[in-house]
Amino acid sequence: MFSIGEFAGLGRMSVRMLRHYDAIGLLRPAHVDAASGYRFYTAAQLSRLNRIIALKDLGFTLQQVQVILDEKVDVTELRGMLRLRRAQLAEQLAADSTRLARVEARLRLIESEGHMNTEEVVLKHVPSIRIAELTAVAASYGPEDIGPTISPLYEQLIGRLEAAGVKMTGPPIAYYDPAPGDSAEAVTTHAAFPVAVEPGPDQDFAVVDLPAIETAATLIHRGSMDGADRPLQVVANWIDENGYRALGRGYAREVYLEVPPGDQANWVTEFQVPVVKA
Amino acid sequence: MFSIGEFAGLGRMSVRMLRHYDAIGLLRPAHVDAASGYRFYTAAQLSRLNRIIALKDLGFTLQQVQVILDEKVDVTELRGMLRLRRAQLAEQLAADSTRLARVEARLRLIESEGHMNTEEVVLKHVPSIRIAELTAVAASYGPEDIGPTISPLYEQLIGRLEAAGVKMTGPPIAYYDPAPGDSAEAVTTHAAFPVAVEPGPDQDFAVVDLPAIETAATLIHRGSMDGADRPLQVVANWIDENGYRALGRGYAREVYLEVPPGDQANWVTEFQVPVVKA
DNA sequence: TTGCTCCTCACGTCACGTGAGGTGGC
DNA sequence: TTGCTCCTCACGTCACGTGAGGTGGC
Repeated sequence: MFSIGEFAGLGRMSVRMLRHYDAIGLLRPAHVDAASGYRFYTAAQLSRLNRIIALKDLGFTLQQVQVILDEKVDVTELRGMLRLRRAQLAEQLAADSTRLARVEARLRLIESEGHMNTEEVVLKHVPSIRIAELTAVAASYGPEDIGPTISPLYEQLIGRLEAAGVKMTGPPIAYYDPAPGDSAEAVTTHAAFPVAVEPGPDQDFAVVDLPAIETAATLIHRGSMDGADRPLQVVANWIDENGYRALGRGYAREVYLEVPPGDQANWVTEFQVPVVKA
Repeated sequence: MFSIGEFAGLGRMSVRMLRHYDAIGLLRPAHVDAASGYRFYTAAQLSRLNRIIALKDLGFTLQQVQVILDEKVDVTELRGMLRLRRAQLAEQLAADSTRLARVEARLRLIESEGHMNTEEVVLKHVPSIRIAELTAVAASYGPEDIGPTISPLYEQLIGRLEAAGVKMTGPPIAYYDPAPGDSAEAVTTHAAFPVAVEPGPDQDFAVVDLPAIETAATLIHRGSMDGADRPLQVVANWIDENGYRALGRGYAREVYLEVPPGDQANWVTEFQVPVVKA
């Protein structure tokens, strides 16, 4: 018979842990003194304690340990639990090594630039959404060509939607495709609003379902779209540094979160670039 | 201005999380309606939210995120935090991959043997300890040779310790070395008790400090020492399966936790085999 | 009127660590 | 008498999830 302190020493546990295991019924002392409440353990109980430690080391919760030790799970169930644990551990390893890669990318950045960057790129899932849109071809993906192309599209689109009595259910969205034809630079520019109507024959705008973006590298941009180059560059660097690859030729989807009239300086835009792990 | 629900959608957060961030002062809404308590956020706040998400993704706690964002930690401090995080992540990756290896060893065992084993091998650190001991050479490490060699040693040792008025401060310990001389099989057998005295010239026993075992694979054995082969085999298998290597020629240190008089069937012994990662 | 969104408590999670306040035997 | 070990509460940890119970505008 060992006192709780001695037993804790033999099992390399804290006294508190042994009391805890007593409280949850995982390891009851072999004897408890009725008068003092002192707990006493036998050497033979060390093997149960070791089983507990071994299962805990595999990453099982105390509840699971208890079930495994007491309710006699059969071999099949135990195998299932082990496989689940294996899958969880593999997943966590993957997540942590991604995290580690991100931390290292940050460190490289801080070493090379000597300061911390303020913009933050974040990965998001973007769900699919129904939109009404008008399109036109711009000479290039540069803001100097996009702006003059897309502005009139939005004016027209707003007019037509109002005429048709269609409500816009969210902020304006823009996205881009390579334009068919000679120029490798030209892009098809889509000006869109989320809507909740069905496509119909009499509409003077297209109603389509924008596909979801499984994983998008996103960045919030504050200011005029003339300064869109820099945030796009930041996203591109991030994608590179963190071991991802841009999809769809790197065109960003744009969500105009805030477009107060007048000065574009107060605009707030989210860029969304579809990516996959490289 | 977005309601909390809209803002949560844009930032892919739960409403609860935004309320939590408000409560801890990490992200206060731009405006709170005095009458209703409704929270309102601006699009511009999305960039702070993204910074929060990005730092959380690196594995920082919300407290750390808050310090980084608000108290303007300088570059040196931030670099220090990132390096610490990197070290922590590396450590956790190592620990988890060890865990994963153990789970896989278990699965292999269950697949090959079709049942779960009941003995549990556990890694422990064994601290150094002062002992009084007597030694003798046994013909081999087998229990049939050890038993007759070590029993008389303990009888003598107990007598001599009592005669010298030296108290035993713990359970008996036995350990083994290869014996010098012709036989490759012969082992020096040490019968020992923990004591708290200094070595002296007039002692008819040796007082030495047993070194710590950095990492020991341990197993509790219940029953006669004649059946010691099996637990030792179990430990040896575990060491193999889990990617460790036995040190000191695989001799186990033995701690006799419970040695009731009479039948050895009720003995409880701990085997401790020093190991290192292979 | 029914839904929908928002609000404020406040408990629950997991495995203990850490006092606080007190007792019994050497 | 002083230390030492043991005891029982009970709060704190971390980042929210999840009701409970209630309100205001379409």
